Amino acid sequence: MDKQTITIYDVAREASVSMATVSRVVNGNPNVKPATRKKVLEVIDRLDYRPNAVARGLASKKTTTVGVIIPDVTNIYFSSLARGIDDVATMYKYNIILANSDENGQKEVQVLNTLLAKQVDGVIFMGNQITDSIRAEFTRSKTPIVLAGSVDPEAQVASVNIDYVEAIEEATNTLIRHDNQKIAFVTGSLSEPINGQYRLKGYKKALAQAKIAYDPNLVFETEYSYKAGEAIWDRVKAAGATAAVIGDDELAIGLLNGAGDDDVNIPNDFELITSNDSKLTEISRPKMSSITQPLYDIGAVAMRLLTKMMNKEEIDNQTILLPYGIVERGTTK
Amino acid sequence: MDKQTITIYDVAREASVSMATVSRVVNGNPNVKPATRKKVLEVIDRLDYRPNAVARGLASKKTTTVGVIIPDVTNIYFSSLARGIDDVATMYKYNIILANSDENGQKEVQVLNTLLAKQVDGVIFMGNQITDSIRAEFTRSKTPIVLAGSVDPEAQVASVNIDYVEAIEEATNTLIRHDNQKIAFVTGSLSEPINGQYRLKGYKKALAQAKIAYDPNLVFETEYSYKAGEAIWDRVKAAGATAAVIGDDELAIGLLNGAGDDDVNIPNDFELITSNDSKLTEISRPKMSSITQPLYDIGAVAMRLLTKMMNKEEIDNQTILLPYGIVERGTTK
DNA sequence: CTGAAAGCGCTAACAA
DNA sequence: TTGTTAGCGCTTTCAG
Repeated sequence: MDKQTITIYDVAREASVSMATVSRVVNGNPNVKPATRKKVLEVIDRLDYRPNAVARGLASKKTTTVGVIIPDVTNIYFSSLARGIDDVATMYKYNIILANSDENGQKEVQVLNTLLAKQVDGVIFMGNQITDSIRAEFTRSKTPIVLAGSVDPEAQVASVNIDYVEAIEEATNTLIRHDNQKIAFVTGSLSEPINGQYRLKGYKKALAQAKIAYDPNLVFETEYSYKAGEAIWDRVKAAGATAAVIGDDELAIGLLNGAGDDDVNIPNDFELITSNDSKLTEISRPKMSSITQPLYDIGAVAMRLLTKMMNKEEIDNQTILLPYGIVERGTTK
Repeated sequence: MDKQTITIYDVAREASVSMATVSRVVNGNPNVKPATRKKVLEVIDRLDYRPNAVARGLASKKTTTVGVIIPDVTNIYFSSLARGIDDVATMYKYNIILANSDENGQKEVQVLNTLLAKQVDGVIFMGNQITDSIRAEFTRSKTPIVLAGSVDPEAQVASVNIDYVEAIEEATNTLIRHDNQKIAFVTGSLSEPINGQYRLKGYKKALAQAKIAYDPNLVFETEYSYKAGEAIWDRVKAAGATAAVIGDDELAIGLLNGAGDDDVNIPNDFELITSNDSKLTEISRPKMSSITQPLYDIGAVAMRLLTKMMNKEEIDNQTILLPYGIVERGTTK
């Protein structure tokens, strides 16, 4: 009934060697005489033997799999990171256990624990909020963890990001240079550090430098979704803003279309600049001006960093900032 | 040095019971006296014991993880399916090992093999082409496999889909009803059964029924990408088409914008209808008319079916077709 | 260069 | 209701 698995033991018998030797050739241990290796390989091939990774994991205490916690695969920002993660994971022979968390603190803790129970060798965490409970799990666990595209204000855990303060500052500056005085800042919850601490700071810095008074009424907190963007247009308009810096591409395109459907001329009457430069920015009409950031690379570098940590290599810098830029496309003058 | 793991053995000792008993309470086996259970639970809590899933997997020959092979997480069609898969997987206490295949036959085989080596309890495969080599692996393996949003013309392996023939036929009919005579059919490679066999058949059926001659020059094969859509507009226009049925949303929006940027009035001068009803269809301006299909549910149902197979339950129908529809939004008259 | 043997942490008969 | 005892398939000393 059971799929009669053929084991290392079968191979050993057939090849008239010990299982230790078979193990050695399977693992590329050089201490095997070429002739022996050849013989074993031949039997492995003939028997179609496939090593059982679970047994291997138990014996070696390494599973060559890493856990990836993602708010939502369906969000292009995160899936772009995930792609980078998976590609370098594959490159280093790791597999990925992917788990959606919905940015839900409780689910994050739960998911992290099942990943640790599965003995993943490392974890990549994406999420805008490092809650106390998830932080507690992080510190308790000895498993290496890296944040990708997610900041930890305490800088306790390793992370790969861009400089959100500077990036938003520069984006805001662009809008100021275009003679906008009332610039809306629309993004997710300010209780998320990336918004409330980093982006907001950049926004304020730019205003201050231009001697524009900061007006809380121009700050909008909402969800990262297309619908939310469409919905919030009326309020942004009512606030008298002539431009907006937005923290998420779907949100930004929602706002763009909200304005467009309201017969506002973009960019002449209203300018927008978004944050993530995902492929959506090229899809909208007009195309979205944006902060550019290497999404794929953020994921890739995070995974690379994690491989080093799993390898117990010395890490010179736990917090990696990748370069960003600004592209002006159709939503800015 | 090693994170001194605390094992079932430690718990047994501390609670003065046998490891078998601990195992029982951990696994919710009812044959444990309440008092004993309580005592064990207390120790588990005090010692912060976490069962090792790898050891459990080796002993029980079940890993409670399933492999998911996806062409590209970054593609909204597939990530929508993946979301459905992950949600019901979580519901049934399974984890997902996610692997990108790039629709590359060789990589698919490779990835499938490493998933099987990791002893996944089942596999969900997404991909438009069941190559002979991947089919060979499918048949060789005793592990249950379900296709999600991907057809197997041989109907050998279980799958969850919509009826692509009928759906495209109906989409084409819609365009015919709007008085279009020259309707382009633009999609991915015709060597993929979903295109060359199913969708093309639906397209031809609709034409035949309307007594419109089939013209191969109106059939366009390209990549599933935004860029490809933009690029192919000139050829579609040159062919004299007044409308198009498109097999992928990104591709469709590329075509839409290609036409729009060429000052073609949509939908008055050119109509489009796409296939997947992903959230992109609401983002474009005008919004895309589309075949509707329950992407999330396709993934969810596929995973549900897989749980039944892993459970060795009797399956009445290996091939599940979910309902589809047609929504006319802004790209059709 | 190769083999013997002791686990890795847990499940699952089988007894008691 | 509980304990004993074999393994699951492989890695890894330790000898030789």
